[in-house]
Amino acid sequence: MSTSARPAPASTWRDHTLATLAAAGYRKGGARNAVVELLDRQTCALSAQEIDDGLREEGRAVGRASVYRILEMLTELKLVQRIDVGQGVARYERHQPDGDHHHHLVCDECGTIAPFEDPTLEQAIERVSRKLSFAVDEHDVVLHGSCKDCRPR
Amino acid sequence: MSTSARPAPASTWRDHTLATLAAAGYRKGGARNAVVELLDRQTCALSAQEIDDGLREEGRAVGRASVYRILEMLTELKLVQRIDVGQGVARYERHQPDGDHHHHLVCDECGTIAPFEDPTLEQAIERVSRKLSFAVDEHDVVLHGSCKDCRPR
DNA sequence: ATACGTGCAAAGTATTTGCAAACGG
DNA sequence: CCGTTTGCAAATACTTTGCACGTAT
Repeated sequence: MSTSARPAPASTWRDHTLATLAAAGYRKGGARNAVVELLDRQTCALSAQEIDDGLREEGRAVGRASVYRILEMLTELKLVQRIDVGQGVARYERHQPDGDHHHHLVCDECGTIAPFEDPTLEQAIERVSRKLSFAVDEHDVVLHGSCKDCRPR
Repeated sequence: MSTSARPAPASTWRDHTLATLAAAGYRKGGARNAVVELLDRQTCALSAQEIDDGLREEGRAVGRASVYRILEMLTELKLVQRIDVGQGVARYERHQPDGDHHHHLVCDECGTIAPFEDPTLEQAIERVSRKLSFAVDEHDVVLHGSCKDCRPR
């Protein structure tokens, strides 16, 4: 909002997130930064476990509890979206204030998760959201089925 | 399909379910019947815990394990739909082969869950489903927000 | 009579919480 | 230095599994 008039480069989310955290009065923290950086690089939702593992692999291990605490905080601040894809595991991904919004396809056989997007669907959701008595501020669509590999025909 | 030309009465699901179970070679079972009957009476999704409690209240208690086993079986046969609404609890409701399909509104403050339906949304989902490489056979839309009680203004 | 269905209790996972040590401001 | 952030370990919550008994066929 304050930098310039042209659209910011790719890592806006990371910056926005760190700025929001600072604005909310949180101190900087190594574990938190590591989680934010990792989420910033993802293209789809990760489970807490996967985040923990990912950080460990890159030599920046953090306590599992911290991962959960950080994800909760980020979810609270609407910086990440928590998604329940129906396998008893919560997944998390960057929450885009606008644009680049996608939903999830779940293969119930092998557990694969794939993102997809569709403007028409998005519109339909916005339309119905406005008609409801709830104040809707997030939505999530999950399509269950079988992926190509699991159902060749 | 075989009874008559006019729309069947309310408890089609119960009948369809029992018939399907029988056709699949399952024996009759008290616990299973109790769960089916209870689900048949619901208007929205219940958690395993709630089902267990409900049955206990009406004096027809069953083992918790049985509840889970039965729900798994029914889900497998596509007789119930499992829904993850994002609170670490799975919820289950009748799966309507057609018609009467609804989705869920979740109040993230008080945890209330309310159903809603919207034909346009339904259409948008069907349309996008056909365009994907997955064979989609179920879908679920969850809208998160605050209910009237939690956000008066 | 035989095998499936059920209930209990124990085991497993995912997630949360309590507390002391580490660290940023 | 002070209070937040972090990590560990224990606790909790939900769901699954093992096994013996009940029940439908």
